[in-house]
Amino acid sequence: MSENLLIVNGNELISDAFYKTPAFTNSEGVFVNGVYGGIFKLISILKTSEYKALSISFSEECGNERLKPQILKFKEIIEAKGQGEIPVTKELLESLENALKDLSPSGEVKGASFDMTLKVTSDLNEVEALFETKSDRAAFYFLTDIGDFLGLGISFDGSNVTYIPVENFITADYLGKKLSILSERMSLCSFDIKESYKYFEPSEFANRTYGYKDEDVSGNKCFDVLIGAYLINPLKNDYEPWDVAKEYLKLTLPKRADLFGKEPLANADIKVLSEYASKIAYICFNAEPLIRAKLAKTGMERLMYNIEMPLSYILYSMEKEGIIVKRDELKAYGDKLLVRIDELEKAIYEAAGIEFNINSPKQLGEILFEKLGLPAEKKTKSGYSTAADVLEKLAPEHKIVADILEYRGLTKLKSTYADGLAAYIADDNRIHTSFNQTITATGRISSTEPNLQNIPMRTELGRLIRKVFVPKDGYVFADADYSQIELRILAHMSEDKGLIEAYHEGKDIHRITASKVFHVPFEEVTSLQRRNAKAVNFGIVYGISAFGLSQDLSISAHEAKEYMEKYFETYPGVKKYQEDVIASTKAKGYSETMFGRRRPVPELKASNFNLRQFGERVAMNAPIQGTAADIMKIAMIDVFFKLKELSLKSKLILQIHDELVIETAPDEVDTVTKLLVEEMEKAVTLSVPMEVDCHIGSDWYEAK
DNA sequence: GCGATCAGCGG
DNA sequence: GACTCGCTGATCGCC
Repeated sequence: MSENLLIVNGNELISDAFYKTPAFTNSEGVFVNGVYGGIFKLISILKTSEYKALSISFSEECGNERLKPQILKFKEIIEAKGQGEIPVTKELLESLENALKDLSPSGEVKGASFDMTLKVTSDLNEVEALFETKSDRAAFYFLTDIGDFLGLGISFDGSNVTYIPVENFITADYLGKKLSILSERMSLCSFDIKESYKYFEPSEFANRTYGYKDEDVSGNKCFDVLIGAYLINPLKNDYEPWDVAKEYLKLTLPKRADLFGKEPLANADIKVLSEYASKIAYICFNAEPLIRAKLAKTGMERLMYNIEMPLSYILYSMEKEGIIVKRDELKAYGDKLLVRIDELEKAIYEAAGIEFNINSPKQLGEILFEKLGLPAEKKTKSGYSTAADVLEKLAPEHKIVADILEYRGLTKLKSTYADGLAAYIADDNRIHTSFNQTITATGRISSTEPNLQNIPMRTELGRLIRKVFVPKDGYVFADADYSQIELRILAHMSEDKGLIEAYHEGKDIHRITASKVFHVPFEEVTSLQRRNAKAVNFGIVYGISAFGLSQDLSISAHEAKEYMEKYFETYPGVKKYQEDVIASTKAKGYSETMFGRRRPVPELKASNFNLRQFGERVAMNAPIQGTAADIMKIAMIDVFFKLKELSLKSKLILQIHDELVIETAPDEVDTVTKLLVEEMEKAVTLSVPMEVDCHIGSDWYEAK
């Protein structure tokens, strides 16, 4: 018997594999190369030998902080199979192989392949018959190219895939309608499903008139593989179908760019197109159950089914509505800037005694610090820093500096906003941004092409750009924003008595904080004290360091540290909360929002000090930012479907993190204002009141 | 034509 | 390995 027993030192096995296997993380961002390599070796030994039983021992010692969690993970996996001598059975081998799959290496696993039969058809009878297929679910991929729908890949069983080109009477509308009808009797799955809503409206949204519901989970609903994969690993950027295939199915799919390059898809061979679309449908069908299971296991079902999926439909609707931008006024604004830019340009050349490219930090640095001999303070990788904070300190030294700063500000407005936005105004005089749901690590939405979430606000001249954003004729904007949502969430999550009380007093929170931190009566707080308190509040919310705060306030790191310490003396609950949250994040490997959204923080276990500090700030910050994002998403769902329930003409068109903009019909102003404030405030109940401010205006400048 | 670098906007 | 992040625009060196 003893000759048939394989005795393994678990620590050595994993340690050995750890150093031999290139480092990679699993889908949750946790390093698992050692576990992977170890199990791989174990399987190959067991398969090529006659051992009848297996015994693995572990010792407590392990000094390597990166290695230790991997040994523990391996121990966990092994102990789930049994204690002491574990019989080597077929089941054991299978479960080890499954464990290997779960670890999701970045490399490929042998043996996996497409098991797909592809059929291409344009025959109406065949297509009609196809949509009568009996199944409880289907996966599809609507192949698009610059807004044109080229064809549909669809599968009802995960092995037979049909590709239907959009041609003749089989139009995109027709196929979309077929999908809509199909969604009444089965769950449909796709990748980046928002892109198919132009033609396809899932029945659960077509008829929906209620907002967010806690208990609504799952059922026969649409499922987006991309969003699911993002929730499980929000750190990965640019999820392509290819990545999901590799991560969940160990399959290799050529990237879109590799297949088609930059050629328009319409020019591509039908065979290549059909294979590409069909493979994505195949991937979706087969990855869906794995992703659903993982979401269930990680407690993110509500997030997926009740928040993100309805949200993707809403984001589509907002993109489609768009926002009117007055072309001529934007042009006039740009021309006005140009006059002053030209003046400044001349003045700068004269002061420098030479014409050069002011927009080139390299040339500007040479002029300022070499030709004019100004004191160079900070350096960048490739030369002098000419950043605004550096120049501001130099302003008294030479009159050219102020002009450069003004020039910078104006050219920024001109190029990014005046000219930049103009390029996106469509034929309907509206800008249709893209809201991206699967980019940020914390759960926030992002906006691109153009980014409408960073329209100037802080300076008056910049802010004026908002005047060109207008509602349609006769309508107005209703603009509602949460007042200090992150700080309120911090108060709630930290349960800090002082902070909670401060919010119940309903007075200026930064002033209260300053009063407490600097031990002065509320009325006697100076504007500088208030500004400092506000900066600390801000820093806490955005997870910046004492160093970052010192940069922000232009004070020494020492002073900044003192402010932070005073802040923590004032709100000890916040300090305690942050310590607890770092500890639990370190233990779990991820941080969590109130709604269970996760953010892996592998940096917390790093040996590099800076990296670990970064991890700590992320761990403190992600639950706050992420919870704010969750709450806003819930509010959007509530608001959107409330508008629909009441059959209002007013439309939700923008989201800027803590702010919503509704293009509002004149006869609906009162209803919409009340609805916005109510739904946003009641999206969640915290131990502090939620406060929403709503303004009405005939343009975005006025409404804000 | 492309990617790296610097700069600056918002929440 | 730096100090928030995501986005965009201008420049510049590289192929």
